Amino acid sequence: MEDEPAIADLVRLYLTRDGFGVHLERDGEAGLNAARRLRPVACVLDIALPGLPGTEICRRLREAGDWTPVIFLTARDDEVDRIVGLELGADDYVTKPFSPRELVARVRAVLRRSAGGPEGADRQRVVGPVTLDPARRTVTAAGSPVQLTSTEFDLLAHLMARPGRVFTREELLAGVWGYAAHAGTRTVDVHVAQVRAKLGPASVIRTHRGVGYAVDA
Amino acid sequence: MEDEPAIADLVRLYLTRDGFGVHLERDGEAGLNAARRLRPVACVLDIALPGLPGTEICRRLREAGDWTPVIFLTARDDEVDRIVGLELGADDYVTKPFSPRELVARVRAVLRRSAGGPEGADRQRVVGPVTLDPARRTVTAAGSPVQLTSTEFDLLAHLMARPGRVFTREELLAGVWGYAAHAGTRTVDVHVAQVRAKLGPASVIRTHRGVGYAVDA
DNA sequence: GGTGTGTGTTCGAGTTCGGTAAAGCCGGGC
DNA sequence: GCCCGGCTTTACCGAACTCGAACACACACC
Repeated sequence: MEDEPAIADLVRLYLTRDGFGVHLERDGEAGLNAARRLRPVACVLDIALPGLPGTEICRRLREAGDWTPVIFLTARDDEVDRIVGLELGADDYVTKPFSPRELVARVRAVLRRSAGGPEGADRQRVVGPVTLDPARRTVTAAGSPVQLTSTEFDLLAHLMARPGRVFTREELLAGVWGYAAHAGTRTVDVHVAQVRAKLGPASVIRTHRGVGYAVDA
Repeated sequence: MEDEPAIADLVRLYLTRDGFGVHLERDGEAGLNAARRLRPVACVLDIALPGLPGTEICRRLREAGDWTPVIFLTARDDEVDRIVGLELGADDYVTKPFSPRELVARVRAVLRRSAGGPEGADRQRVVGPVTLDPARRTVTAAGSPVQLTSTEFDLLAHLMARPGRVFTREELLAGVWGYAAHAGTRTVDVHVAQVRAKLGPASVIRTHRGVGYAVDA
């Protein structure tokens, strides 16, 4: 649940990309009803929502014996103490501005915890001669290891998460850099070039003129 | 055992939901008696309790040869409580504010551990020239023994539990220190430096700039 | 071939990040 | 009490990285 459309869309995009089904509500009351009706595996709630504040939604769910994991989005650090656990029974929180990646990671962590299971294996991704391991943050091209910087790695990981899918520069900026990024879109080009150079002849990133970038499916 | 009703109820609800039978006491003396009478599989103790502090309950149980797993609830940032608790033979602790789910996870983990569970936690770990023995809490580098402090050992053990896997500072703070906090401190860096210095040229800890640390796979 | 839009590449200033030394803090032992 | 060892915090500096401007190049359309 989230009232700012831009953020909401981004969050949805990310969670969807990671295999979660996402239902979105912009209003507190509607959100509470949806949570009750749909019985989701987890809720992501903005603290400030029109209609009914997120905290209140959480409280009511708990009151009704609903222990669906809840993750809060909050703009302020000082709200945090109140949120987690004690009064409300929330499971985690993320402060704005946040990277969508971080949110996804926390959703996963919360689900893992509530499932009590061992760590879910971040799966290795392979495209042509290039392999990428998210947990180890390693990349190999044609068998040899490749040293990428943090941003370069995230960029490649993002592209390789959905081989064949074309990402616009804006999407990449939002996804890799975070929605609060102030970088210009040409920054993406520069980093793509850098990754290509490091991958050498094995480069799998293809330009879609006038649109963006993708890795070969 | 917990004196604040709101927190106590929350904890009970969560544990119950996860299939644990829960007996609740609000007072230290009563708690100690209950623990002796009921012989629970585990105790969750608030440090601050009316009547008898949680630390004292733990101490007395241990004194009487009772090694029931104990998990402490401590006030935030209260380093004193943490140390005392662990020295008294506690098995784990959770700092307020905590996520109820986290508490449940820790209870499960403690039980798993005390059951001598399937965790390969006690197996010796070898990475390059470095070996680490969790049971003996010893480390050798290139054949010679290395003296590590308790924190340093835990840190290295944590990293070596999954060679190659990159841990963020936040993950390490949570896993090694038990802080549920969202980082913002250099503590991890300093300890990493310390471990590196002691391991000498055999140092296997690699920095992943902008991410965290890992040991070479 | 000319032109214009979009992309590749280079490069340096500015910033961020991590290593390190040193000081503060706290508890335990003497 | 005092000192001592270990943990945490702070401050500084060098190294690594980022980002955007500037220019070169490629492609598409005329």
